[in-house]
Amino acid sequence: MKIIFAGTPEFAVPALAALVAAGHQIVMVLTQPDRPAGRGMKLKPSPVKVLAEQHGLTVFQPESLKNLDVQAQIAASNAEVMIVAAYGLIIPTVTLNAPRYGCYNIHASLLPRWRGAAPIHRALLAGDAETGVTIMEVVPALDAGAMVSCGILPITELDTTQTLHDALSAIGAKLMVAAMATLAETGVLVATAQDETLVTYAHKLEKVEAAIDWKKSAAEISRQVRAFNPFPVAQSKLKGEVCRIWMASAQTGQANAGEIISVHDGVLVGCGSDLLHITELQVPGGKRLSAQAFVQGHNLKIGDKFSTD
RNA sequence: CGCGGGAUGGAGCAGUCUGGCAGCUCGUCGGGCUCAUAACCCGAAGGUCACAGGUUCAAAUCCUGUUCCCGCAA
Repeated sequence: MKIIFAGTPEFAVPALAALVAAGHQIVMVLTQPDRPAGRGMKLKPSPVKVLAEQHGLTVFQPESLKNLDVQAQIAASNAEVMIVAAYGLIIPTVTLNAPRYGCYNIHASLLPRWRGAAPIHRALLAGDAETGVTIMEVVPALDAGAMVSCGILPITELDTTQTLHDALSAIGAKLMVAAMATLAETGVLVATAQDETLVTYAHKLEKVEAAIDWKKSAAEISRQVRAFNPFPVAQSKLKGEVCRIWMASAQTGQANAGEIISVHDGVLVGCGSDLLHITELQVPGGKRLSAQAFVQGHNLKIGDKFSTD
């Protein structure tokens, strides 16, 4: 199949790699322009661009697809189908309709639940028992297209956005390759419409949501910590310093909200209900540390407190 | 040149401001104690203080340059 692949972040990388490995002809890779990023604000290529260049694929990085010249260039690639995975730019209807077989998207949730920008984070935060990946048709309305296939992934107490992201990304790649195989063979992909009554939206994470409110339950805080790992990372104040909390679980017990009651095996902190067992944390300038190493170096004692500020 | 913190036995840190014996909490190894333990006691090994140059009687500490790590911001 002659494919246009549109994707930007790490999530899209396995899909592109799998499509290349499956022998498809990737006639164009659309990805967002290099952005200033990281320390020093140096221009940085997207992960998809890096992979595309390794395979010698044609990379196209328009700021927007509204421009008619841009649309013409994409149409000129003469692709049979377009695949979108976390591209991040609005694709105009004319471009969606250009390829003969249309346009398909990999979305990291079990649609119609969690349409939108941060489906993995929101599923984890909400305490969903499972999440997944949906392959669907791309339509002008946000993540509203009919569904071709999906893969389910249970969410465990140890999962973080990182672990779910990696697993979902791999599942998505597999499903998309399978879908393309079916399309190449039969010329059609059967799709079922989404049930509009079950729709929920996963709005983008705000940095302010990273602050821990110790009056919440330990289970909630644990989900927050894991949902915000690896980005933007849940945080609280400890001895006047910002402290990022990378990994934590809920444990039964009771103590004053924010107060440390044990530093023996991990750090136990009181919450609105039950206790938060912190196993990995970090202060500015330092690396992520196991709770044990952190306690030794920072002289953390029973009675020290995290503050919500 | 976006702003800032850091590099010190295997781990995490103090010491740097004000130059003067290489320290702390752990871990490791050996011994002891205990029905037992994440316990306790005694002892030991383990360092080119990131790298290079400079100042000095003397540098982990002051000066200059380099490399690497991290937080903010995007």
